[in-house]
Amino acid sequence: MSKPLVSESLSDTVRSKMESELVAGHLAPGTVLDERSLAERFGVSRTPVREAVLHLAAQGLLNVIPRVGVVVPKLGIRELLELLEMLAEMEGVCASFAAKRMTIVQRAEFRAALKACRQAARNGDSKRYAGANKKFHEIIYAAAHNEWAVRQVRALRMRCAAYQRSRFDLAGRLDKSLGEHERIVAAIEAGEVARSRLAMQEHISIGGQDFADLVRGLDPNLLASG
Amino acid sequence: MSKPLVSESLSDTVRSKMESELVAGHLAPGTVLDERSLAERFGVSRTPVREAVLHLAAQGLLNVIPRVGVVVPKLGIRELLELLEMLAEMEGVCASFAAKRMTIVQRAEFRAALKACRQAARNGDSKRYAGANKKFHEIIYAAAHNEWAVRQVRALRMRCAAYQRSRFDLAGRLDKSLGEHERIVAAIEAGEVARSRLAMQEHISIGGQDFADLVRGLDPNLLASG
DNA sequence: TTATGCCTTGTGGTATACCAATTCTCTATT
DNA sequence: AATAGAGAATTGGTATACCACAAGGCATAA
Repeated sequence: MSKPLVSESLSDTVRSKMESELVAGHLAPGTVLDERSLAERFGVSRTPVREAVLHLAAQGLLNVIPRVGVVVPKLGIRELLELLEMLAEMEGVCASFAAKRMTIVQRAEFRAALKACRQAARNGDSKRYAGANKKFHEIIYAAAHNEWAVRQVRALRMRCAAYQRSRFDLAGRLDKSLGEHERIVAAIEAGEVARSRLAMQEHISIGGQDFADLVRGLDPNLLASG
Repeated sequence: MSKPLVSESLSDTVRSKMESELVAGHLAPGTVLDERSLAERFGVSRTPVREAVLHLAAQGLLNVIPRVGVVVPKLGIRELLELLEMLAEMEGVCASFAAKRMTIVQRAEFRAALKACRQAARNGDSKRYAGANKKFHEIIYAAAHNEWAVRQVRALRMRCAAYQRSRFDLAGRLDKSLGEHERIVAAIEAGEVARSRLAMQEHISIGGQDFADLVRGLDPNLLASG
């Protein structure tokens, strides 16, 4: 949990920088890099870069192809659907765990986060809502009290970050999201495991028209051609 | 799926060898290794060994500690519980996916696998049952049609392999497991998503007396002291 | 004009050498 | 005998050099 007092290794530094660029949207899917350029860019040798790349590749965030380079993998629509389906399930699992194990103090934080969501939604402030939303979900992760579940859901979020930025910019999304948050809070506070899971699952999952909107809003170049 | 025609890299070779040793039970939790010895043992230089170790560390199967060595991490009881809980959830997710998407031919294979389980259980052949059991679950993974879910559940199984070998050696386990399999097949073939998930979850999860038995049967040295 | 084969170029894969930091041990002192 | 301290030994971290191999440009022949 706590950051090591000794300076983290260069590999870790490079890895987190690349992670940031990945989720921020620079290094878009389809980009091909090479280790030497990366090494030069980060001011280190190839070794730490390679280790960072290998680590990210192990998580599926990068794809290293011999004699070609390291590429940011593109997802086909089918793969994207699978990923989002998985994410919804995992978030549902976390919510169900939270329903079983949320502490008193976490419950207070939870209510506060919900209140922040309400205010942001009332003002139509999508940027502020995004922040409150993140806080909301972070509390659920903490309340899940299961390190592996949380780690996995974070990895999944990173994995599909490039494909679902700015979900809150569409009209009506804020109020819809808020309503779902209210349902989630009710279920978790009642300790109803199954209902918590379902509410979260529906909150995260993208079905029907929503998915069509998502795909339409995507840069076609982000999708795999094959 | 298909093996690459070009010979796989030394890193991959070393990695799969170490994975095998990990799940087979050599390299027990608590063991500390060092990269140089491993390199010598596998007849390669430190680099491929290091890359293999890093990859495994990214999956949580190893823990590399600066100036100490790479250690096979021990799990505390709490962590072990979290891991098994997570595994049960993930298997449940896969089962629910399978209930939605199992194909006709997979359904036939599924029934055949169940039949094999029945025969092995009737003969009390725990070794044979273990094989049939593996086949049974593999079919569900395939029927889930979700690459990420399957990959994750495999990783979890590897992660806790050292702590739950020979679950079928206890008296009555075979029949109990078979009964659960029957329920799972019924649920999946009926396409009942929620029931499939629940049946699988209960099949995998270890509760109450079962967990006590598991812990009692463990080598205390496998558990983290701290 | 088109197709084919060679060759240059650049990639990741591997080996090795060196470094800094921690651990362990042995000794000297109390 | 116990303890503290210094130094030796060993660890992972990093840099660098070299290698095999495939992609792609380019010349040449049909």
